[in-house]
Amino acid sequence: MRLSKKGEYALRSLIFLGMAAEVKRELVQISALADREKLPIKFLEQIFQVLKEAGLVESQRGKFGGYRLAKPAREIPIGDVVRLIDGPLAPIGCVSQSAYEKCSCPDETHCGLRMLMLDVRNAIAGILDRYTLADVVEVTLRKLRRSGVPLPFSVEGTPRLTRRRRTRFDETEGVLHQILGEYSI
Amino acid sequence: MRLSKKGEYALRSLIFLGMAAEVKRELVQISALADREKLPIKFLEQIFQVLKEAGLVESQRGKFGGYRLAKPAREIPIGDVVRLIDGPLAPIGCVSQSAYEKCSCPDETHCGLRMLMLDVRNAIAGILDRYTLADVVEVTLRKLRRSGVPLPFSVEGTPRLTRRRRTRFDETEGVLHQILGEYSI
DNA sequence: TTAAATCCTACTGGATTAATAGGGTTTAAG
DNA sequence: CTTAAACCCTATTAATCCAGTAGGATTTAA
Repeated sequence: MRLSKKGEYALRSLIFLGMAAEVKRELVQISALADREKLPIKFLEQIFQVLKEAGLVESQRGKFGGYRLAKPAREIPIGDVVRLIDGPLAPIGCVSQSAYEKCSCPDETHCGLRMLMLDVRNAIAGILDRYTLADVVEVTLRKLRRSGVPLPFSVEGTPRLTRRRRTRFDETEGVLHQILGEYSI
Repeated sequence: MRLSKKGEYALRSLIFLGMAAEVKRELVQISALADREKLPIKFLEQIFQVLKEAGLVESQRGKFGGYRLAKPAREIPIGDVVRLIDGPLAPIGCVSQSAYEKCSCPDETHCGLRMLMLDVRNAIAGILDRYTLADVVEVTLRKLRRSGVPLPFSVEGTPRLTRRRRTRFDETEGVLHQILGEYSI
């Protein structure tokens, strides 16, 4: 059930670009990204080519060039990125929506395993297709601000937010929902 | 996010053993399993050795030997099987409960990606650790009976359906929950 | 004694992963 | 016009994993 390094790096990169956009930074260089996130630079280059071809980022060539998001972070569901880099979300082909593949089992319609894996697929997709890059960026920024850590780009001193009383943990909805729900009502 | 073939075969095998137990069939041979589920026999042998070593099945050697579940299907969470064969459920090491691994990212506590993947991990584990082999067997049997398909092992006494143990989490929806929630046979 | 089953160890071809390598092309600035 | 800094492109690779295959050794019921 693993996300590949490539997928992880792609997501980390996009989050970084999303944060850059949030503070009005025009372009981000691969070298800066590799440096800050400690990722292999040549590997990143390859990944960005895939992201670019998929229309998720756009580039400015030449000196002082770099990358930026090709569209608002709100319009980039995480699921799209994961599918792009790592393929279908479904644990097995016979429950994949984006890339269905017939199972080798004799009777697919009565297969309990398939039902179970369908639930798993839906649970995964329910999260990754629901949250967008903007959500993850927002969560990251909130966490940073809350603990008074300066943002990667900005020079401005962000006042540390006072922590409000902790809301009861919602077991069914998840961490992101919790964090995003704290301020927006 | 894939389940390996090995994992799939292991689960299919265990489900088969579970169904066998349900109709009081003592032993199941690998050859029979391979035949019915169309799985490579030598590969299955290897898998069963792992399952045996893990205490999930027990064997009877010699002619007319075979395998059976080593404990009630109710006591075998699917998550255990998947972890045994395919490793941690978590998409990335830094959110794994069973095999945590430090991430390469500079600041784990403020990592939005990690929060997201934690939600994914919990969603997966929420399903796979909640449902047991007995649930999957039951779902399969119900579906088979409902469409009038004869069970794999010729007709013996009609086994009774055991009602599923209630859990506290009723909000989670999904196929299995739906099917198990119906009380008509 | 034999047939049918599990048990055990080794091997293998192919794919995937996670990079590295080495240049080519474009652009801003001096 | 030159140069440095960036992206662009293709190839290669070491290691690991995947999905089996192979070949027997051992155990047991009839």
